[in-house]
Amino acid sequence: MRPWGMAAADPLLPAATTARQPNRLLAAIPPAEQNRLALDLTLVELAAKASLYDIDEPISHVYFPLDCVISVVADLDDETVVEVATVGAEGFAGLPAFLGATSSPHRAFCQVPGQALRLDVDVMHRFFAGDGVLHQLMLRYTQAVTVFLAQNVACNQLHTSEQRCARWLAQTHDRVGRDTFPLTQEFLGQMLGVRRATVSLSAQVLQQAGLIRYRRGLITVVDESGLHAAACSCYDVIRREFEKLP
Amino acid sequence: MRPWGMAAADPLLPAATTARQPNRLLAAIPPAEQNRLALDLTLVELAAKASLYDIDEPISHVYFPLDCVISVVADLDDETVVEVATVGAEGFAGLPAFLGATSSPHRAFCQVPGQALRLDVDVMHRFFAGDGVLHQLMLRYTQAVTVFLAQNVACNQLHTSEQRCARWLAQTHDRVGRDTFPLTQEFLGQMLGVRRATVSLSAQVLQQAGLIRYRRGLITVVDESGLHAAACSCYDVIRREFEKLP
DNA sequence: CAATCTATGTTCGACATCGTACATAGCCTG
DNA sequence: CAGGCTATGTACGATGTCGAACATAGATTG
Repeated sequence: MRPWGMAAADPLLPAATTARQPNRLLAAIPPAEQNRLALDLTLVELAAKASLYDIDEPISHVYFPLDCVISVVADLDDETVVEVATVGAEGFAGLPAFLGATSSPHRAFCQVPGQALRLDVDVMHRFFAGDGVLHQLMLRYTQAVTVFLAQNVACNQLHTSEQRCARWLAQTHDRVGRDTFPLTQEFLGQMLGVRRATVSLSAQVLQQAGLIRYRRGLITVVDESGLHAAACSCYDVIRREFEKLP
Repeated sequence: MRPWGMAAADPLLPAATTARQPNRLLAAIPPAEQNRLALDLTLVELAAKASLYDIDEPISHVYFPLDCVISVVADLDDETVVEVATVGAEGFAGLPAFLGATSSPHRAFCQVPGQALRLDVDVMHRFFAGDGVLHQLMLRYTQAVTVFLAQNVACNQLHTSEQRCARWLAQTHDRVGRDTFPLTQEFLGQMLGVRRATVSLSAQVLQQAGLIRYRRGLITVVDESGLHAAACSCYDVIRREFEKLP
């Protein structure tokens, strides 16, 4: 229903009570497992641009976003950037560490500031020795991420910057759960791997179609379903995959 | 050293002895675990274009390639195709099933014909209940695949068709372990998500530079390191990631 | 050997995006 | 409220790729 939307607060997870929404992975595990894990989770406040892990640097923690959004990006040789994935309350950041790697050629940072629950990587691996429900959920989530990645591969090759722009806005809109959120065209250009001028043109088309409104770093989604229609089918493919998650 | 290259034959895995090389995941697990698994593995011959699983159809088996190469592709609305990943003897096909999904919005088929060891998905999950070494290896491999996917996302957005063409040829060259292999420009165009005419131009540049030779569906890599130089840095990023695997 | 596929070469205008540059205008701060 | 910073609008030619079409030539088959 609401793959990246808000969910009801879960009183069973003490550390999560101060955020506007729980992490959906953590909310889905049995109370006993929640309690066992709660002591090892640290509630952290992530500021915009805060780094979670850097290219080829050790990954020390995984993060379960509560109300923040994380971007995973590739820095190419010529210092251009492309976003390869995003993470919200539906999942966790630190896939490489979960999957047994110690580092990755990509980096993750906070895109939309907010709270997250942090878990030490070594603690996580000890925790999984018992092989509980969370482990299964994280595997299942990993699958959704691979679909997300694969769809991005196809999308970047075949769809116009305007379609991809609309999709990015629609997905972020789903994630933040508000119609208005801060976003500069410069930043969006970096995420999409296109020039700011290209974003400017796409954004104007979307605005003139009455789908969005914006002014100086603040964007508002006016017509959600219109935005979905303006986006490529990748929006639906990805959404469906995430809706399959428990 | 040889992330996608040949490896010495492994006599411990009976079912694999008829192929020119073993599957590297299976070769890396302890003999006891190998023996326990061997009974459930079926040696299959995969013809070119053979389907391993279809879009949104149940995935019944995972495949451990011996000397074949598998393509995972996305079919977009307008019946265009893009390859999102490839799988060789270094890994396995059927990631969605391994990660707990029953189907996926992408499909997998045999690109280079050859042998593979097939494992029933239910049997696999029962086998993993004991949580052995193979499970860990497959997780670790999953990580490499996510890096592969992520790099493809960036690459498709930022690099020229000529660079991507060179990278695809270099990677396939590594995989098949021979300098000459069958490949039409039409097929390569589909994998890269570009027109055949575009491949034709790229291929000519590479040929005139003395890096490759080809004639009617048969391509030969002449200058391997030259081809690496003509490819984008994505080649190295991905190679390094796969070299980290056990 | 002739007929027929099928893979490759090549061309045309069209179009999206690039790289670069400069202009405008909203917002913050002194 | 004046100055400056930063986000956005817009313009230019250059370039890569597209879509479509037609030509050529290697391979296969009767």
